[in-house]
Amino acid sequence: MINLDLSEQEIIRRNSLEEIKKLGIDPYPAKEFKVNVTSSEIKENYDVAKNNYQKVSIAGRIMSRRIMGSASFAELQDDKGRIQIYLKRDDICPDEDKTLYNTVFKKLLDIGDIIGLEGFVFITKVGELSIHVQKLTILSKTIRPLPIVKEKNGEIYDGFNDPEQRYRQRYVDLIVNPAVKKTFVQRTKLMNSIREYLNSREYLEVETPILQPIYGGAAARPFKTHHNSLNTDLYLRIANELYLKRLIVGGFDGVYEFSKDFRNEGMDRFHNPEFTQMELYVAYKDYNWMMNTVEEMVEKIAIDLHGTTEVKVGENIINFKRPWKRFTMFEVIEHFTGIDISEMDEKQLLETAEKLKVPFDETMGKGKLIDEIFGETCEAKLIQPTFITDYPIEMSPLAKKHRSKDGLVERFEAICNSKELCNAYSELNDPIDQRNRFEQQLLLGKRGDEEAMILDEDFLRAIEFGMPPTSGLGIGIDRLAMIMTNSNSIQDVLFFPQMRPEKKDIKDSVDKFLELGIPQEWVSVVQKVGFLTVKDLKGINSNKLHQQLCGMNKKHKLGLKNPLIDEVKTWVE
RNA sequence: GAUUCAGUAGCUCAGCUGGUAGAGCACAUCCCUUUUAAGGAUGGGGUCCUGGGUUCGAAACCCAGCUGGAUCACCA
Repeated sequence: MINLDLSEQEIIRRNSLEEIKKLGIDPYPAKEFKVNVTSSEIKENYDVAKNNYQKVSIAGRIMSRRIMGSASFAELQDDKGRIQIYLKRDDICPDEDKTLYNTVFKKLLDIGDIIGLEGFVFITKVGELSIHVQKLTILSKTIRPLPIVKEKNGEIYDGFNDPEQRYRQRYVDLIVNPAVKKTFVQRTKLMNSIREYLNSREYLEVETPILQPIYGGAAARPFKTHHNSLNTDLYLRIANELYLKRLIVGGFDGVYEFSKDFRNEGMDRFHNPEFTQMELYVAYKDYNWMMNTVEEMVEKIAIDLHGTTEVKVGENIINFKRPWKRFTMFEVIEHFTGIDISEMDEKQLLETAEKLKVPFDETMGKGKLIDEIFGETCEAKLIQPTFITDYPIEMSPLAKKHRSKDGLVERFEAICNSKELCNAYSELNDPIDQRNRFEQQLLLGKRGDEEAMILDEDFLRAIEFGMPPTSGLGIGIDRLAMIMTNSNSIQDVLFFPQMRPEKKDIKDSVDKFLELGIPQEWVSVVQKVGFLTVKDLKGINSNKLHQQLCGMNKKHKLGLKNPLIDEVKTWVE
């Protein structure tokens, strides 16, 4: 029976699948298929003079076909790229029986099917590197048609571009858009580059809880969940800072973690509810040392990924070569506005904000005002990597007071392409001061600041045992990946960015329709014309339904016996 | 959350001032022994996102909703 939910092409492919089985071929074989080469290896190393690659075994997906009678060309795509294959009927079917070529390859296989090949590499008359196929094995039959993207001289035809489909069906995106795959390979290289750098300095990669009874380490709203057997609420971590510092207390001198963090906030091209940070804590260091480390590490990443410190991002070329520019927050504001705010009190800052047309409200304290002025007047202008140092204390409850400047903390951010790339401090290790700072946060929380930090007694207990002077860093991996891969949106550097769940139509089971007296063969037709549940049928116009059903029967040549109007009437009562 | 744009065949997209739904690729059938996004001929394929409204008549106009994009606000 025809399934009305499938497109014509899907039905044809399902039929082909059955035909393949009827020929005694398993379309989903269990046996290992031994691959001894990839498309890119052949492209790089094949040499006509050497006559190498004369016994290759390769597997991948059919991406295009050009059938020319008893010979055919097709493109095979494996993990590393595409290569042309050449099939000749009498080579893959040396005996009398030509079914494998005439029927299986020409009729029953489709674009998207996964096959294994054995053969030899040669160059066609037209000069295209190809594999002459001697043996063909079906490894997996596809029953959905793939979008066909064509490309010539770098120009894309019929591209698969719709962002919604690309993100929801990333597997399709990866198959048909090779640049997407490259971006994700680069992302992994980036993380490996960081690992290499940190491991070579013998810092320990660790794992800390994602489910936390008290969230902390950043200013953000969390996701809340519940543990049943403990009967307690838990939060998905917004940062792992407080746990890594506990490990420093415990005696590790350098620890880091690639940490998936979760923040229950808005989404846009720079924000996904879950994102990755790399946090690093090193004992006996300060934020000056950390600045040098960040420079060195990010410069290495650029070189590992691009072979140079220069990276093209949008319209700009960003150069990660050391040393980067350094400004204190007061200096950079003066640099871009000509106004020195370093000695101003709250009233003067309010006036300055007004003068610079920086939006503000009465609840903002001194620190928040300075931060706002910086954000409005400077951030957009900082394209090349730049360190901004020495932040107001109010904004940084986990950072150590500045060694010489009152009201400031030893903190820096690196700004690049107008966005924060990382955030680091000389960590606060004075337990009394830390308790006071938490208490100030509690006051903010009571005033309605949803992002204020909450007091973590266990963390305080830990540093009361003594934490060495430590420098800590948090670096946004997604943001860094966007820059390093020239991606315009965070969704382009996450395999599966968060999307609203796809809505599925709720259908009643066939049984429920049978209970109404609807014959089995008509149930899917009734659903196809729009009545997915038996409730939908209640009290509708039976004449109209009857006409719709008979119409479908005729249109789709279902070959069913039309029901009588009176029968239909009983279904809708 | 606000503003704005979009949703038509498996994919990419046309569709004028409201008058029977179109193209290319893909698919099917036939022909063809080396093609380079594209060999030739023929053919099938549609809940025009959903639901209301206006109208003799809606893919198009109006209203509401769904989904996505862009910009803005919060956040990294």
